[in-house]
Amino acid sequence: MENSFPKHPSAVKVMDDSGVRLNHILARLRERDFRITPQRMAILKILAESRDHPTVEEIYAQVRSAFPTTSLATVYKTVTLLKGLGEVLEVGTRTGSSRYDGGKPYPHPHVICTGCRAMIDFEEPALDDLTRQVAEKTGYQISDYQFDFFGLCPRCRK
Amino acid sequence: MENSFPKHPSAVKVMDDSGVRLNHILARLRERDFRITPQRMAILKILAESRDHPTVEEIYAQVRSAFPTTSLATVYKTVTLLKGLGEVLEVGTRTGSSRYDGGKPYPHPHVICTGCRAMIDFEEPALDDLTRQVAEKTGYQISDYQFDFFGLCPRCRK
DNA sequence: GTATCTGCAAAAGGTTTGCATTTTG
DNA sequence: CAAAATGCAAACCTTTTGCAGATAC
Repeated sequence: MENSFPKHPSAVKVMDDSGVRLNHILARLRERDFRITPQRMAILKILAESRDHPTVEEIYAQVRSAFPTTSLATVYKTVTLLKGLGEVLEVGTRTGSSRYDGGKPYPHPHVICTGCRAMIDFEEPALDDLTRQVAEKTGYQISDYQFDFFGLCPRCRK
Repeated sequence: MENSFPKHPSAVKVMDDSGVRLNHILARLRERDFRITPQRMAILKILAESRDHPTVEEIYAQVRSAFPTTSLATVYKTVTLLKGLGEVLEVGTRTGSSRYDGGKPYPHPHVICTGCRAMIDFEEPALDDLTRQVAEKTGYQISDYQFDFFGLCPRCRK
C-alpha cells in the first residue's frame, strides 16, 4: 500500500452511537493493558459523547463535577494517550487551546466560527482522492491532514 | 458579494519577483503611516524573499546578523503587524512555532514533512470552489482556511 | 504485589505586553 | 517635535514533566 492514510467511518468503526464508541475505546485500552480508572472513564465518556469538540479545560471542568480531585494534568495525559492510540482527533484552532473529537478520530474538515467559536464538521468525500493526488505529485507519504475553514456563523453574522 | 474570501495571485499582486513583493509591502506600510525602520526593512526582506516559511526565531537569527541589537519582540511585533495587514500568512505547524509566508499571503495548502519539517506549497485551484460550497452548505461567511498535509518527504522516507 | 496512574507543583515553550528610551518622518 | 518603534524584562497561556503517594488488575 502506498500510504497509511486513515480511513473513513465505515472502515474505522466509528458509530453515531456514543455508547458503542465508548466501548470500542475501552476495548482498545484493555487490549493494551492500560487501566480504566474512574477519572479516565469520565474523560472517555465526555470524549465519546460530546459533539462539540471540547477543550481540555472544558473536559476538566466536566470531569471535576463528578470527581472533584481530578487534575488538569490527568486530563492532558489521558487525551495524549488516546491521541497516540488514534482514538481521539486533536483539532488546532490557532487561537488558544486545542479541541478534541473522540467521535470521529480520523482527519476531516471543520468549519469554525471566528465569533462564537462554534465548530462543525464538514463531510467531503473527495478529500481522500485529493490526498492521494498530493502524495503522487509531491512524493510525500501523507499520513494526516488538517483542514479547517474560518468565518462567521449565521448567528454571529448578525 | 457573498463572502470576503481572499483571492489568488493574479488578483492580489503577489509576484515571483521578491523585489516587487517587497516594494508592495513597503508601499502598504507607508500608505498607513507605519515607519520603515532598519529592523523592519530587514524583516520584510527576509519575508519577501524566503520561500521556506521561516519561524520567528529563524527570522530573528537572520536579522541579528545585520542588526545585532534587534530583539525577538520586535520581530514578533512586525510579523503581527504584517499579518494584520494581510501581507503575511501565518502557518501553524501544530508542533512548536508558527511559520510565515510573506510571498503568498493568501490561504493555500501546504505539505509538511513530519521528519525534517520541510514545508512546500501545494497548488489546488479547486479549493476556491470548495470554499464557496462550504459557505453555501453551512451558511458561514468563510474568510479564511488552513489546509495542511503531513507525512514523510521522499528523503526522510529513507 | 507491582506496574500503572494520579495529583501537585514546577518547568517548559511560544508569544504578548508594559514601559522607558530611541528613532522616524 | 510628535508619534511611533525598539529593546528589555516580566507576564501569560497552554502543555509537559518529575515524582511521591495512591490504585487497578
